[in-house]
Amino acid sequence: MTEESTSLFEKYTDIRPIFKKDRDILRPSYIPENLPHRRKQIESLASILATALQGSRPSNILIFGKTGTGKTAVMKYLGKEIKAAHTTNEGRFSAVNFIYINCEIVDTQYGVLAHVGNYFIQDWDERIPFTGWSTEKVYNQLREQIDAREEVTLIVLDEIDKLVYKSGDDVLFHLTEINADLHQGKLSIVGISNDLKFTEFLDTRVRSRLGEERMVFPPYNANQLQDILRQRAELALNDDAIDPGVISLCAALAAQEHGDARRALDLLRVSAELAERDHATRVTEHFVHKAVNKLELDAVEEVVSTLPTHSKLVLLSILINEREGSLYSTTGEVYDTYRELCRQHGMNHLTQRRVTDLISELDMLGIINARLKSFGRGGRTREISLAVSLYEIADVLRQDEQIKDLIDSRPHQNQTKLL
DNA sequence: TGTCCACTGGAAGGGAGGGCTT
DNA sequence: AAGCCCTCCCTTCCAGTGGACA
Repeated sequence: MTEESTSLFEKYTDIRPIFKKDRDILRPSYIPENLPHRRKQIESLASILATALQGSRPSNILIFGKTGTGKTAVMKYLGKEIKAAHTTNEGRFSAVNFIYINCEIVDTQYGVLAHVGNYFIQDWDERIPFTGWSTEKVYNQLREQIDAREEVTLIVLDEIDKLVYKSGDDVLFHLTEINADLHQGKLSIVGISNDLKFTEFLDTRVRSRLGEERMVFPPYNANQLQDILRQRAELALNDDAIDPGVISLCAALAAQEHGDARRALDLLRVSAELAERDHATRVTEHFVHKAVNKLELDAVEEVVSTLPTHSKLVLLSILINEREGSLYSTTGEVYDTYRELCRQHGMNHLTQRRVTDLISELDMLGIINARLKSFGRGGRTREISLAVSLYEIADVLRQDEQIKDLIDSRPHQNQTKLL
């Protein structure tokens, strides 16, 4: 061995890694053995759900709370515990079927019913197809499956408001009524939402049945967030790998945003990843500040890059109008630019009605600000401006080959280096 | 006070695409 | 193969609207 090769390896082996093995522990989706500052919520939910282990139907529950207040984590934790209680005490407790559905992903009547039905069907050939059956047939299949065993089935509908806004409350009506048709099986529903108002859109019968029990998860304060971060950091990071101020900074930043534990964990994880990438030996506050920017950028990039082509063109239109000096554009102006872009690109353009919807979607995604404003005789329209830096959006749009050509070849008078 | 503008946003429905059933 | 269902994306139609202006 030469002196050179020894020092070459030393350079790498001497670095004390920041992460222990499993970095997923710092992800919000990881469910730890115990959830700090949620004991009260866990106890009261457990007292309601424990009924299921005795074979009776627990009340339906609605859980409210802002993002990152632990609603999902607590329900998943309880699901794990309730299954464990049955397995370790077989004979004493009845089995409970625990089905978790994220309604942001599964957001149609059919989808929810098929998902629940398929929980019970092991044989791939007999599964309910993701399309093709009538909703009634799926419902009947599901009812048979639930009634085939003398067990309680718990369905957790996370982000239930998304389901209601998108597909109405028919599926909730059927699911909350199903017990009347069951002979031995029983069904309870737990709805999770960060939107207190969604129940206003429910049929009164559904509202009262669904909200037999209600619970609100309060936001975490900065101290509580620190406890959460400390617990995870101990599991995921090596001792001495973080500066003392890092955890309190992550917690303080997340506490500013309504006490969002998800945000706090993301900040800590990304800070550690950035430090690791920099071959630093410790995570310092410097990396936390970098993480704030990175998280913002990543969020924009993820949203913009996955937009469909026409939405990207609408966004590009807004961007072009803004680049050309207007502080904001109206729907009509955006539509004109958009049509021009479609023409240049040899594409068919959508109707203004459709573009109105695309603009609303971009607004909801937080990429643009669209404020309804009346100009008196000038009419009533949206005042539209970018919510994110023009440069950032242009960079992401450039990654799309089709759009890139449009940006680069656009024969506009003021074509500048801005894009 | 009524008019009028430039839309907004709800409703209905078409059609393509996925898949099942007979 | 024909008939059906469901979802998604879109168009067409149209009543409704906030507020400047005559």
